[in-house]
Amino acid sequence: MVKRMNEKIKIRRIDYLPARQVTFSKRRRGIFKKAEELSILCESEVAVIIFSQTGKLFDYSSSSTKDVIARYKSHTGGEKWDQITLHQLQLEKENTIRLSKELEDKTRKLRQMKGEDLQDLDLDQLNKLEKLVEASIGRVIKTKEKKIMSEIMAHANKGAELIEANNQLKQRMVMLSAGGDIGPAGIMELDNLNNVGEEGVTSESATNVTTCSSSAFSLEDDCSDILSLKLG
Amino acid sequence: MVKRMNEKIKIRRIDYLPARQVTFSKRRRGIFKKAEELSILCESEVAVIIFSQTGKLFDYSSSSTKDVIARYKSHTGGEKWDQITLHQLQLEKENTIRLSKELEDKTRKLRQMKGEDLQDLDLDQLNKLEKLVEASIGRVIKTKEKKIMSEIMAHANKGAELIEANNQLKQRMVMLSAGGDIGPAGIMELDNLNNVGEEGVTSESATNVTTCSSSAFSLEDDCSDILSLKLG
DNA sequence: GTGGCTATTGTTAGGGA
DNA sequence: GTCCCTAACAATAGCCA
Repeated sequence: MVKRMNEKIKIRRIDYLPARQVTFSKRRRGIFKKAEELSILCESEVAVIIFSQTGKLFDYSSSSTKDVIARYKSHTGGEKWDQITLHQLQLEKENTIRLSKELEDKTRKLRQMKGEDLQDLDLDQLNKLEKLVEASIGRVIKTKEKKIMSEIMAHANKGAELIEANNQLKQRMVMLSAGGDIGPAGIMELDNLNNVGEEGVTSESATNVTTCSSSAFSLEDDCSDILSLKLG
Repeated sequence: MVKRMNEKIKIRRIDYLPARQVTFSKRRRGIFKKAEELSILCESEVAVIIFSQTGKLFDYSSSSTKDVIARYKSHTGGEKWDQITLHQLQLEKENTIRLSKELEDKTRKLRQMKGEDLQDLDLDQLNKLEKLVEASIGRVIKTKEKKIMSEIMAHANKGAELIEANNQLKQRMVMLSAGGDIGPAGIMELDNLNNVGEEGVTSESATNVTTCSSSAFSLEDDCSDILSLKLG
């Protein structure tokens, strides 16, 4: 039998690893026992949570550690953390429901504007809708015409500028050719270029306006199906 | 000085309240001391949470009780509780964003269908839109005409039934008057009622069809403003 | 890591202030 | 609730298996 040194231990880190591990194990159980005794003797709720140096978890609770933690949170205002999150979640869900309803409403109205799902409308609603759509097409056509005009004007202006620029170039060419090596053939080519530019601008615009059968109305992905519907 | 009875105490509830309170106080501090010693001796993280019988909270921690609890949660999978809620919140927020975008898109398309906000569309899009609206108005008018026809038919049928019923009533009246107290005046009233009913049904429908200036297009709360827009 | 041993130290019941 | 006191008891350091 080995006696202890006649010296009480100091409460400081135990450097010798094996001794520290043993002490950890013994004292840990000691605390758990004390905790249990306290909870029984005094009818109290006790939880002890211990992490060893290596990160291992040991816990004791007279009831359930989680319950004690929950009670702890409610006593320290920690309840708020969860409740705030839950409340945010609740708000977010209500928001989602609201948005879904609005979206559904907008979707239905859009379909009706496109002439779909009309069977549930009464005569009054159909007349209102008809007026809406008529007013709409008037504005669409007006807008389109304005756009066409502005594009024509833009192209015409650009064409005029080009003609003016080319005329100036031709003049220079003539001046240079008078004392240089460029003959009449070169001037003819410039003339042709000029004419092509002038007519091309306006005729392209006009073609776009009258035919317009090319690209899809890209903003209306879910409207394009209408084009294939039978109107009968 | 009073000696203790030569009997070790049993670990059971202390019935005498003052003694229980004192024991609670002493042992509580004893546990906290042990906990601190353990944390120092073995470089471990310790938390002790105690609720007295009266619900009062006492806690010790080598660092911070909340930190230890957080660490406890992460070790017991309790992390999931918060993370699930947070994840749900995250999903809900993403959902909200998605719905908001869809709603914005639908709102914009609806406005364009109504002939508003067209300035940003190019010629191609305007032409597509024009075709959509034209197709729409065709369907709206067709639907309206069908509705009118069916209403007329319904009213006409009902009118015919009424006429038939009234004729039968008139016959009975005539038969009764032959041996009773109803004179020619009564028969005339029945005739008038008959005519009013017959014409009233069809004329009301026709009026509705041509004028239709009464109630609002209730499905289009945010479309009604269009009616007051100037088209020039 | 656990458990036993034992000398020593620490805790605490019971009492009083 | 606290602190002190003291005797009794519990916990545990150091060591081994």
